[in-house]
Parts: sequence; structure tokens; C-alpha cells
Amino acid sequence: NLTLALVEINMSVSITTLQQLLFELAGVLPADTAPLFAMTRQVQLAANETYIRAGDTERRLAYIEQGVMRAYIIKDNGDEATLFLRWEKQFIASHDAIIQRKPSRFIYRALEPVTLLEIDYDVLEAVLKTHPEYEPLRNFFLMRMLSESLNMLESFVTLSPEERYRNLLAERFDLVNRVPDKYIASMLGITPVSLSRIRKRMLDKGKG
Amino acid sequence: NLTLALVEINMSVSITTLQQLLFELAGVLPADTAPLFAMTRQVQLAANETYIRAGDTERRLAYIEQGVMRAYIIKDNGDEATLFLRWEKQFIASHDAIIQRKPSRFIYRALEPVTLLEIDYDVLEAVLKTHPEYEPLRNFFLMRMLSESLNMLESFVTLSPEERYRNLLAERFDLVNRVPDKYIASMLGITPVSLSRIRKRMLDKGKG
DNA sequence: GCAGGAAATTATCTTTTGTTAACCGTGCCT
DNA sequence: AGGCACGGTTAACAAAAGATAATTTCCTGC
Repeated sequence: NLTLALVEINMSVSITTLQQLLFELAGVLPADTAPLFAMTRQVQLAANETYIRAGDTERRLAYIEQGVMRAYIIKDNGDEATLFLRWEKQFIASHDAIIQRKPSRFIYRALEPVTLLEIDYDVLEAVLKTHPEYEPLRNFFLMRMLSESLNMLESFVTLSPEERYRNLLAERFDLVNRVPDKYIASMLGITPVSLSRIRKRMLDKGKG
Repeated sequence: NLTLALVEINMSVSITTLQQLLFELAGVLPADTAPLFAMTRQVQLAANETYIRAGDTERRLAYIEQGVMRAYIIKDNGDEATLFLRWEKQFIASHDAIIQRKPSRFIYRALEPVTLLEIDYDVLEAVLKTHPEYEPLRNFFLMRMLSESLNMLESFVTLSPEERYRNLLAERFDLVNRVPDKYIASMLGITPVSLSRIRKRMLDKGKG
């Protein structure tokens, strides 16, 4: 069965990466990671499919193998506000449910067809109870997420919207080209109209 | 010696709180926490004293027993930008050094006389190697910090500066009154002038 | 390939913020 | 007490962003 074979190859790419990470972080040999990866499962999301809804209480942690995801929230006035985007080789988690055991404020949705390697956080905790040697992996993704949040926070307090956009272009040009501008705009804390003006200003400056 | 006695009482307040936390999180009995708290030390900072400088590589983690601290960064134009404030019963950490082993971008400074319960993060890691039962404490402060960062991020993408200020007043009125407005302003991503205008507008609205 | 819809741009107007500088009030230091 | 430094307010102007709506471009499903 060719499809199944491809899926298995796919899975192993992602698992191999995480096994390597676990080895680097904690010296755990790939052969010793079966108890962990036995509890993971691959999830396919279609473009535009919702992964986690506002109000969901499932505690999900996932590693993005392929595709781009968007975390957003519905504002009081009904508009959406994008908090962040996540793509290949990054983690995504239902933060509220995991950290505060609260229903999720945020909605997590695939912008493209997405492949995830998912684990239920409660299951992960159980595995970690009996296999504390995997613990560094949990610290790793928590620290990664914290680091990314702090970087975004820094850009909000130190940079103007235009500078934030320039920054994003410089650091994640590929991403900006994959994602509709309106999501980029709201992630930068501005309206799509304003982002369009910023782009125009940048072009004009480049010409003048 | 009265002073010494007072210091010891003080320390024990903070340690007791953390012992209780560790019991709640992991069922570790206070009597079994000696290996951890033996590695902590109390630090006194005068008002305006710097705790961590930009460029520092020490990996410090501290629990704030008393006082308010400010984390800020020097912008390219020389101005300061405040990222966040932390106060009693919160953790503060040299994020860059701990997460990425990089020299700190941020400066951490006491706004008031501050008392910290400090541990060297490398020492903590060593303790955790031999005492994995304390591990939930590490997850706790990482998650707390992440949660706070995400809340701030949310307020940047969903709220206007005025709304962010109202929010802050509603949630941390005590803090706003303890800290000079200019730091509040830069934490909100605006200038002190603009915050002053927001305050005026709010007053005017209240009167009209 | 075409039609319909969504995204992006442009235009207009209002509101807010940034910038710079002057001005006030408070507290601190000698 | 006097003066000085600092934080906060106010003023005036320029620049940018928000809101709304019209228009164009793009893309996607049929």
C-alpha cells in the first residue's frame, strides 16, 4: 500500500527530528523513545480547517511537520485578531487549556494543508511520570514558546508598525509570502488598510 | 541579633510559599525540600539598583519577595523601552541567558527596594538532575511567564492603547499607582505624552 | 475559461499618536 | 530656603493609523 508507506515515511521524518532533539537535549537514544512516540499520532488538517475552537478544553500539543497555522481570537466587536503564526518545525499548543486548565480563548486553524504530530498533554504528563528522561523536551518547547512571545513583545514596545513589518520581512520573508496580508497586519497590531499604506510608503521610498 | 532574626523570618515567608507551591504541584513535603532551598540565597536590591545588565550571561532565576522590578531594553535611538514589570510573588529570570544562553538583551532593575530569593539556574539544573521531583516547579514558572507574555501579546493585537491602559487599571490598579507613568506608557507601547493625553480624555469623558 | 468572492489597494475623513519644546509641580539635596 | 532634577502635563504641528467605502486585483470553484 503506497499511501500507507508514504505516511509512514512522513511520520518518521518528524519523529526522527524530535528523536534527534531529545538526544541533543538529554542524551536519550532514539531506540529508547518508543514509550513517548507510541503515544503520538499524525493529524492531517485541510486548508482552513480548525484545529482547536474557542472554548475547547482538550489539552493538545503538536509539532508542525508541514504547513502554516494561525492562532487568533474574536474581538468584542466581532473582528478577528491574529496572535501568531506557526509553521514547520515549530510547536503549537492549546495554551489556556495546558497552562491554566481553562477553555481556550484562542482558535487554532490551518492556513494550508497541515500535517501535525500530536500528543495529548495529559498523556504526555503520564509518560513523563514514568519516563522523566524525556522532561527536557517539555522544557524545550516551553522555552521556545516563551522566547518567541518575548521577541514579539519586544517588537511591540520597541518598534513602530512599519519597523515591525520590516523586521518580519527581514526575518521571515518566506512566511510573509505564504500568508494573506490581513493576517500579517493583525499580527502586527494594525489594520490591513494600514499595512497596505506601509507597503506603499516603502515602495515610494525605494523609488525616490 | 534582631536584624538577623528578621531576615530569617522574611526568608522563611518566601520559602514557605514556595514549599507550599511545590507540595501542591508535586506532593513534595516541605521537609524534603532542603536540597533545593539550600542553594537559594536572599538578595537585597536598593531602589534603582540594577540586577542584570545588558550583556550579562549569568543565568539567574529569582522569586520576588518584596518590591517591583522592571525589565527594559535600550532602543537604537537611545530611549528605554519597558517590556514588563514584575512584583511580589512573581518570578523574574534572565531569559536570554537561560533560554538561549545568549548575553541578556534586557536590563532588570529594581524600582523600589527589592528582596529576592535567588538561585543560579545552572545550580538549579544540577539539583533537578538528582532531584527530579522538583521539576514541576520549573514547569510552573515557565508556564507562568509564558502565560503572562501571551496575555500581553493578546492585549497588543486586540486592544487600542487606551483600552490597554484601562485594562491595566482594572487588573493592576495597585501597580499603576506604584510605578511612574513613563514606564507604564512604554510597557503599553506608547509615549508618556500619549499616555497623559489618554488619561485626560478619560477624565473628560468621566465628567461630560 | 468565467463568475463570484475574497483580498488588497486607494481615497477621504476623523482620530490618535509621535515629536519637540515649553511649562508646572514635587521632592530632594545642600 | 533655594535651586535643581525629574516626572507629568500642555501646546502645536507633522505623521500615522482607524473607519468606511469604492475600486481593482487576484484566485478559486465550477
